[in-house]
Amino acid sequence: MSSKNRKRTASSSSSAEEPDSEEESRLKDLQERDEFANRLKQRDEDRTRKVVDSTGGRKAIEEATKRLKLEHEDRDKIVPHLRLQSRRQYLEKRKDDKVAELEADILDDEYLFDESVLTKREKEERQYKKQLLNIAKEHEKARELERVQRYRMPQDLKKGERSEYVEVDDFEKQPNSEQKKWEAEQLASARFQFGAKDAKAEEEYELLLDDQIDFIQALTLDGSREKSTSRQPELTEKERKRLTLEETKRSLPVYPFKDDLIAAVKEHQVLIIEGETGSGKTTQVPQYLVEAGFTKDKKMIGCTQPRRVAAMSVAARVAEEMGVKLGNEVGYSIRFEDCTSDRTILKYMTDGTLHREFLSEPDLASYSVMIIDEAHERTLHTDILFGLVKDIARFRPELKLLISSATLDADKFSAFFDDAPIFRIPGRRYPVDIFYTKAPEADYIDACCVSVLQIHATQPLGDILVFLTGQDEIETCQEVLQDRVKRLGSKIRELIVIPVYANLPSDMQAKIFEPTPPNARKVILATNIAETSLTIDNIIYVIDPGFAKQNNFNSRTGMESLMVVPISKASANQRAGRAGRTAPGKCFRLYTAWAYKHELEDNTVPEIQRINLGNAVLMLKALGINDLIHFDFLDPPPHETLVLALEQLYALGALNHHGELTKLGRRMAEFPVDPMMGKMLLASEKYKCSEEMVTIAAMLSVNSAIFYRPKDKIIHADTARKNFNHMHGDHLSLLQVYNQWAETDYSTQWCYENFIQYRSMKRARDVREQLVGLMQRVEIDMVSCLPETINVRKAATAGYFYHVARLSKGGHYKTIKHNQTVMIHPNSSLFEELPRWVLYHELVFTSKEYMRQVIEIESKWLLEVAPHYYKAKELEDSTNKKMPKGAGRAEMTQ
DNA sequence: GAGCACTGC
Repeated sequence: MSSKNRKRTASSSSSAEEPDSEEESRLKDLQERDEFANRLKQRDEDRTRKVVDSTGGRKAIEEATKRLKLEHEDRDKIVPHLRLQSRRQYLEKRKDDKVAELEADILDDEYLFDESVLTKREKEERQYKKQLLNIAKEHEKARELERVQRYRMPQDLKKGERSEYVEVDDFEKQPNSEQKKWEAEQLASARFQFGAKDAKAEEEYELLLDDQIDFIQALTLDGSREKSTSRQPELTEKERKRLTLEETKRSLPVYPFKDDLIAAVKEHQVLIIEGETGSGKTTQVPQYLVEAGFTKDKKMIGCTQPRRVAAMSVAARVAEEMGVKLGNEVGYSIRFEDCTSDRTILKYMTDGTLHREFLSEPDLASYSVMIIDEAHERTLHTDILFGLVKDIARFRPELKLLISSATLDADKFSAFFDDAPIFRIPGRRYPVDIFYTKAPEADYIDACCVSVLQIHATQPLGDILVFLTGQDEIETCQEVLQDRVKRLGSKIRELIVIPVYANLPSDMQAKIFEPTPPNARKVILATNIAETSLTIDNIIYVIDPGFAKQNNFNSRTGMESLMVVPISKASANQRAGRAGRTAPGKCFRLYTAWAYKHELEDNTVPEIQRINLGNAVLMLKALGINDLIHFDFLDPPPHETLVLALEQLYALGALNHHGELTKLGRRMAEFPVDPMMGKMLLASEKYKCSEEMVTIAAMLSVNSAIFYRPKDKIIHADTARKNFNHMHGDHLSLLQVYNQWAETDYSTQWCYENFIQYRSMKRARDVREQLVGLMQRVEIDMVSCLPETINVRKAATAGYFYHVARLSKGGHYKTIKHNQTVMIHPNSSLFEELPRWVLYHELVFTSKEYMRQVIEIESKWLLEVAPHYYKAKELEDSTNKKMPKGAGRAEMTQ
């Protein structure tokens, strides 16, 4: 480290002729930075949507009333027309989808099964499908040739004219229509079903399984409802709808505390609210505060949520309860979507959005109350918000803060906020009996399957939720269960197995919400997604092996690793709680009570201590917080992580040698990306390739979830992937993927054909759009340099010069700065190329130290883009083998 | 020659 510092000091003094001029340029940069910030602020103010503006807003009001009137008058005329059009579009789209599906189905079928192994019926079916596809294609061709509109709505026909088109629905009304059969088939292939529907439940199979697991009940997670009275299930959806909204509000556990709560908020500046899920605090508390007059003087009440879906759905619910239109008085704001207006007084948002808002409004002046909900989840953003918000509260005594959390952490939050009072609200939950194994289980996947069957055979009906660590485990577990149930045959009741994990297509995810058929049982195999993000009703049994995958960042090596680790007690209890949402439940833990007590940590290590803080540090710097080492964190991140982040920002030129933010840094802070990527985007201005860099940045941020690789079609998927490989590296391959997709007008079909995940691409498109907006914001024009791509790689180097490795003997790479041995990831297009110098996007440790997303660079570029960081001597080559002509020492003479 | 838990801006 000392040598690095020396180098830097040397370079910075050599780049400036005199110390005086260095000081001058620093001051000039600071001035430019502030001017830039002011321009941004001005632009923001101009752009804000003004629905009602007291000063010059008459035009806006007129406009709005006109629009409202128009809307009202024309609605009757427009709506039927719109309905018709949307129906037509839907039919068209569905036809395309179905043909694509059919085609894929035939391909799969032929790939998987040889003609010779098929039965007669299967052969006929294949033939039938092919014929169907041919007809569909012919039809399409004919249509294009003739340019005839085949779909005509009946009323368009003149009298006497015969309709050549029959509504598809007419066929579908018939029982067992082709369409229905087909859909049923599709559905069945996506869901495994075992067991017999009509198996008798009363029959007794005491010792059905030879390898039963012994569980012992250790304790009960207390519910707030009486066991005896809670036997009846909660109100059904229908019954609840019958209650008026007001009655529902009154029935919530938080209601009796309304007046006390308002009084407490009035009396104290900071209040910790401790309440279980289901207490109604998220929806009700903000409404109480509105009623109590906290939104007078045009101030807002803000409420943060850790997840987008939560922010949206809660806002919608509250808007309904208050009888206003979503987006007016009650609104929400999340990335890619701002549904608020000047009239908004109650604003739900994600914690990251509020974090961003700090940049344009560091004192939260437009809020009178800020509620940080689900604080116990300790996301990176909430953790940083704590520090910021605590600071603001000191110089804005009229700002009220509510921190809402689950039970365990309330005391800790209270201590952090200078012993703020805790307000407790009872929850609404049923008791859950907890069972532990007598002895540790060696193979927990097997143990899971056994437990599922054990429950299925011996326990009353009710769905089972199993927590596993990843897609792989879920798939094997699914197979094992399938196998074992098949062997048991019709002796047991029907068992429906449904997998859930984040990367699963959303229509498959939706299956967990389908009601379980009578006399059957649903088993949901889920990752941690079911711990907080997805709430599934009717779960009675939870099986918890006690593991989860966790990402860890090692700041010394700059490497991330994703590892299976034991969960914390807090997490274990959260999982158990999932069994008691609609009725009393049972939780089976596949570890011993002793292990729970002695081997599990109390709480999961908060995110802020586990991840790279580059962007967070830049943002805090942009907020004018200079002394980060002493920033008031609830749990401070490791010292080395902060130092690494600061060092990197300095090397990138975002901080000057006083540790102050430069103009470059201020512009980088505008981007919601890692500082290196921010620098890359800004460098694209110089290299005239902003279009390409924005695309690459967007593709890199959807993080390796682009290529889809189904187990049964690995070869097809890999060939498809190789077609995109670019000789100079993965960034350019990603660029090709995106551009080709864009050329097909963002087609789903194209994604399917090329084994690319449509969802990821759509996300990349969203991110790209946002980045383009931000580029304009920081005053960079969008230009393209294609087909030339050297500048693309140079711009990437300008941001990622920290991430460079050089080939050494034996075909492995050494990073320049840490001299660490690393490898190119086997998925990379350069895996077999082994160029002399490579730049990587990230380092991950899985089975080895891998560089993911790699491009080839030339060492002289490093001197061009980061002369302050690299010295020519460092970049000299010592190896001479496998060196192409013109590379190596020769290029260093420049 | 390997493998991607989950969020969020």
